[in-house]
Amino acid sequence: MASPNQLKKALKKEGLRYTQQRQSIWDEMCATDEHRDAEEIYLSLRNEGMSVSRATVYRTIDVLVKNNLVRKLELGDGRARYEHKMDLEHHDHLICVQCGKIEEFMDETIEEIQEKIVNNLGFKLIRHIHQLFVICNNCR
Amino acid sequence: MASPNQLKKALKKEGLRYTQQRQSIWDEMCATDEHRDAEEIYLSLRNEGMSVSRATVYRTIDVLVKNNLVRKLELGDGRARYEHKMDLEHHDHLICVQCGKIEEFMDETIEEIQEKIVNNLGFKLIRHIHQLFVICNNCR
DNA sequence: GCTGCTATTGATAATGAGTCTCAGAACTTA
DNA sequence: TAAGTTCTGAGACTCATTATCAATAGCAGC
Ligand SMILES: [Mn+2]
Ligand SMILES: [Mn+2]
Ligand SMILES: [Zn+2]
Ligand SMILES: [Zn+2]
Repeated sequence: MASPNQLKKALKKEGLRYTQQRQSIWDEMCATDEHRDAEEIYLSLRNEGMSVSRATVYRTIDVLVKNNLVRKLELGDGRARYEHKMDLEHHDHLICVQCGKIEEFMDETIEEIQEKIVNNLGFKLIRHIHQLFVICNNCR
Repeated sequence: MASPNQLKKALKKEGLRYTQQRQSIWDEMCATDEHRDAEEIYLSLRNEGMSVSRATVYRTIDVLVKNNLVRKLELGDGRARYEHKMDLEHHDHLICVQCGKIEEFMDETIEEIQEKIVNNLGFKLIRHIHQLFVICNNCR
């Protein structure tokens, strides 16, 4: 069971109850560093014998995303992927267009330039998506 | 009628026929620099009295995207947006999370760093998505 | 310009990720 | 324990996009 504290805190902030389903979904999301979709998370939970529904998975993920415990990724294949944010460092993604493998990257200079671009326009940066679609070394 | 040449070339390359529908869809896409979805393009054509169906709009857009005449944008709202690539310069996008306004940006340094990151991993960069979600000056 | 072959079109059905509904279950507080 | 409230799960629903397939249009050869 991974960090009920963060979950409880988020639920309290939202005025929501702490439940077995919500804990198990949060646990499952923290169980790996993969980038899984809602269906994969749902099926993992069912395989472990948890009593949970698709609707509750989606609803709980929304809460987790809203409270910054989980990040939602849209990779353009029609299904949203999710990753936990336990290890707080920001990163962006490389995606192999052949095999689908996902790698992570982070570049301070890019992050700074982004801020500059936005500030120069008088805007405020809320979040960003930066995805590099590649052919990985295995697939070349 | 905007540049039947590029369209005809792409159709020939794909072994496809040149049709009124395909020309009018390409014309409509070149008519503005906005970032419109398939439904908006479809409705514009119908308003102009063109005989065209949603299915053909989607099918033709696919051909245009595949042949680099049009770029597909996924902004996370469930509808894909499209922009023509007549003016060949690459750019990325800023999107206001409040009013939806879309601005464009381009930074050589970021483009170079992207290439470096990918090359260092031994990968090959195919394309990238870089979107800055902001609150624009009108919405602050 | 006709003929015949084949690609294209459009109406409509199907798909599928995600959302909504609502009755029953599970908490909470008194 | 009882009343009031939130949660859950099954399944209906949404809506952008894709698939189907009979009718139509483009095209090559005559
Ligand atoms: Mn990641
Ligand atoms: Mn643009
Ligand atoms: Zn690969
Ligand atoms: Zn705005």
